[in-house]
Amino acid sequence: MKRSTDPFAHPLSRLALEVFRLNGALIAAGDGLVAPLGLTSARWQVMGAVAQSPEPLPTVQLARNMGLTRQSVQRVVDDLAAQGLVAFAANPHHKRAKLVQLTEEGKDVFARALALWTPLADDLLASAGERAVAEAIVLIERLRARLGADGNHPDPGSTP
Amino acid sequence: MKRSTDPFAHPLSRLALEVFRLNGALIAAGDGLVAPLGLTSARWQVMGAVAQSPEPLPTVQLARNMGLTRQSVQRVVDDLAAQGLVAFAANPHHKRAKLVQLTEEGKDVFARALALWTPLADDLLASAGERAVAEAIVLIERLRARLGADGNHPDPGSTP
DNA sequence: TCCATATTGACAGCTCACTGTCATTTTGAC
DNA sequence: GTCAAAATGACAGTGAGCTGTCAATATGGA
Repeated sequence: MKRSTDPFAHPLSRLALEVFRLNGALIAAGDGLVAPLGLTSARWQVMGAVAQSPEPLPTVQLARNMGLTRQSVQRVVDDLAAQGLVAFAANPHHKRAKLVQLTEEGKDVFARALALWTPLADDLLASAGERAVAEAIVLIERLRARLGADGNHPDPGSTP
Repeated sequence: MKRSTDPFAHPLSRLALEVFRLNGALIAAGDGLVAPLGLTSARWQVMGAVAQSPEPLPTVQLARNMGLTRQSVQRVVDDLAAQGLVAFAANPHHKRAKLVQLTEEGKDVFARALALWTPLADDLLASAGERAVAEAIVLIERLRARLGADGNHPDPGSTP
């Protein structure tokens, strides 16, 4: 077994590969979990961002909170609106940037998704250990800060 | 600020969000790193899987090693072949399952990608600390094992 | 030997990220 | 008050993952 150059010996390479895999596994598990509710991981996450805010937010604000681009979030929000899980409210401060909020059905579906997720999250937490999870969160935050500076690039100069 | 139900208080929820973000940041950083070589993160990763093996492997085997589906890997392999970075060799044991291997140009490009990655990986490793990285790798492996059982589902019964 | 099963590649179609571009609206400098 | 700049939504296109399906090839038991 010759391995004169093994680029995957570097701890950061191995960590990156594991992060890719865990990312995929989390999305797959989430999809399976909320599929019976007519949701996907991405839609569930956006609903979470909406639910978490004490007041309705425009899409751009949701995207910033999630570390994604406004276009990605907008598409998912539109899907959720088509499903009747979120609705748009007029924004007194901005005519175009409507505010996104959960409908009654949306609140109900989100609550049911949470009820599905909590036992699994508890199980994973117990399996991994609270302290290890807390340390991993700190580590990941540090790596991401070092990697991406801020994490996402809000529209740089458009229409120059 | 009312937050009667804050589903993101759960450590596993926060960890999952951080993993999603780090995944995105790693892919973005990788894309930026190898773009000058005409590569993307995904193509680079597939090249890594090919390079890592001491002997040429069929696409299905690469996919298994990477924890992805054969279809995803096949598409990227075809792209790499069109770029002239990998080539197919006849498989003595299977007429259709050709073996993927790096071309001379592929080896050269991969070596240059490694040269770009190593300093960044070293910097990240120093920033985060070797021990923390090693512990995070163990944690992630454990979570993924608990989540996905094996990690990927090779074609379940087709043609029933 | 022969046929059912598993494996593999190929193709189509989906979701979810991304970038880039444009029109509209808001904001702020003058 | 006016006009440039920034912010926002809308739309088009791309990359990368997924599932599902079909045909071709290996494999193994009867």
